[in-house]
Order: sequence, then structure tokens, then C-alpha cells
Amino acid sequence: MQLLENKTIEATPEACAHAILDVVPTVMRIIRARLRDHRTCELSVPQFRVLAYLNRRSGASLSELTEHIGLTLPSMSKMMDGLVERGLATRAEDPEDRRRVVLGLTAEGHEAFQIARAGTQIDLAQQMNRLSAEQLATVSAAMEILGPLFTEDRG
Amino acid sequence: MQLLENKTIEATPEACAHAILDVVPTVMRIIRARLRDHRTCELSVPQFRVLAYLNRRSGASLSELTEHIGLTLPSMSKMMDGLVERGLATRAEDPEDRRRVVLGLTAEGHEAFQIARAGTQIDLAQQMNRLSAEQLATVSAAMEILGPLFTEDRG
DNA sequence: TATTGTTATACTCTATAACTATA
DNA sequence: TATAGTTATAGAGTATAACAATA
Repeated sequence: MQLLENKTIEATPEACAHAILDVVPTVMRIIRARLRDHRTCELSVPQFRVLAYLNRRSGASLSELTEHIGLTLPSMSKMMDGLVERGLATRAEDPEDRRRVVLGLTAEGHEAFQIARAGTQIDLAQQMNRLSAEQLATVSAAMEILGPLFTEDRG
Repeated sequence: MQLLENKTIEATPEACAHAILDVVPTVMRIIRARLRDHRTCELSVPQFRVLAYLNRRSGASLSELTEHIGLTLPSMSKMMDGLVERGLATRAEDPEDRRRVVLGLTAEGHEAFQIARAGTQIDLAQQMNRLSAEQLATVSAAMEILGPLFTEDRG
């Protein structure tokens, strides 16, 4: 079923769901392998996502981070243990509400994130290079559609 | 950068890679949650993929399965332990080459796979229902593009 | 000797339950 | 009493290294 040229394909929600269930885990596997691999900063996917979040929202609390990533508090607390121990992240008391915790990245954490992201993007981009301009546009558009769809109802 | 309406977006391989790195892990999280949740057959994503493979290729060896899923042999061997113990899969000696192992699904394994797939697809499809016909077509087309791209160079 | 799997070991990811400390 | 986080415990997923069995 080659559908690309023909814009009149009827893509049902069910067919779409089926395709996503087929393809997304496969792409994920590639991303995971790339992240683990990329030298100097071997990161798991969840670790990478945490670094990405803290890179944007320095000073976030554990709860905020947890809700964004979609894990439980204990899981995230433990993950932070590892990142702090590796010297990639910081954890401190919030002086204004001492129940809370203020999270951030170390310089090394920033660097690890940048390197991991750059490396992984380069590898993904190499795959993308095999696509035509139109195919690239389609994939980009699809990501713009799926991103909000799956993030927005998470609050 | 809102690009949706405008079809003249220049989607570079790099931008595309960036978008994938953003969106795919998020979608994956939803899929994982759905699979775990769907009653009677709580499956991890890798387990689901194994069941899907054995559903199509009954009688596969451990190596064949391992290469398709993209794990190491020990990891897969251990995963099969779990599936066999749960009564979802079978593992037997190959009489023609006794180093090999012949894998398959039990009736229960078939059923678990069908239920998990159906349930997850229904949930994903509900999300997809919020999309326009054109958006659905875009997402479908993108999956048709990405699937082969990431599977084909894996042999 | 090469191939196919398994066992041993260890680390990360994840969850639930029970707890501590602060508000 | 409610909220933010940690500790304890356990199970799955993953890897590497070492091993066993068959070809």
C-alpha cells in the first residue's frame, strides 16, 4: 500500500492507531540505542528527558518534573539520586517551603544533554536524509500533529 | 514556529530529527501505559512486540526473534522465561538441530495478544478521533514513511 | 572451531506501600 | 489534615561475561 502520492487516501483513526503501534516502538528502539551509545554521556531515554526538562525549567520541583515526565514520585526521586550522583544534576532544599526540592543541572549536566541531543539528532538526521523533501514535510507535519495531541491532556 | 497550515515549510532532516526526538518518546509513554493497563493481559511493550512477532512467525528460533526485536540473546532468553512461565508462549527443542529452540504462542498467548492490541488500538484511535481527515492522512503517511526507514537496515 | 542458548551478575526503570518532615 | 519527598521492597528490562551443548 503506497499512499504517498495520493492525497485522497482514507486514513481511519483505527488504521492510524495501528500504524502508530507498529512504527513508534521501532523508532523508539533506534533512539534508545543512539542515546546509550553516544560517547561520554550514556543516557537512558528517561534520563535524557529529565535533562531536557531541567535544561528548560531550571529550579523545578520534583513534583513538577514528575508530572511532566509521567512517572511516580518515588521513581523520579530515585532517578534523581542517580543523576546527582553522576554529577549531572543538583538537588537542594527550597528555602521558602522546606518540603520542596529545587532541581537543576550542573555544567556537566548541561553539556551531557547538549552532546546527547546533538549526537542523536545527527544520527536520526542521517536517516532522514534518505527522504525526499515532500516526505520530510509529511513527517514533520505529523510530529506537529501528534505532539500536542498526546501532551495536552496530561495536566 | 507553527507550521501546520503552510505546506511550503522547509523541513530539514535536522528539524525532522528534532521533532521525532521530542514526540516519539511521549507517544511511547502513552502506548506503554495503555498496554500495561489493558485488563487481563498486562504486557510490557517488548513483551507485546514478542507476542506480535510469534503470532506471525510461529516456530521462530530465539536468534530470529532476538534479531527482529533488537535485543541481546540473554535478554530475550530471560524474557521468554517470563512468557513461558505465564503460559503465554512455548519453548521446545528443535529436533533437527538441537542447539536451536522453537518458539510459539499458546492459545492464551494468542488471546492476550489480540486483546492487548485491540484495547490499545481503541485507545489510540480515540485520540486520533480528535484529528481532521487531513491530519489523519498526514499521520498515516508519516508512519508509512518511517516504518520502512527504520526497519529495513536492520538485517 | 563456530553456532545457539543459558546462567550469573549487575544496573536502570518502574511501581506500591509505608514513612518523614513541613505546612 | 494535606502536601512534598524519601526509603523499603520488588519485579521487569537490559547489558556483558562466562559457560554448556550441539554441530
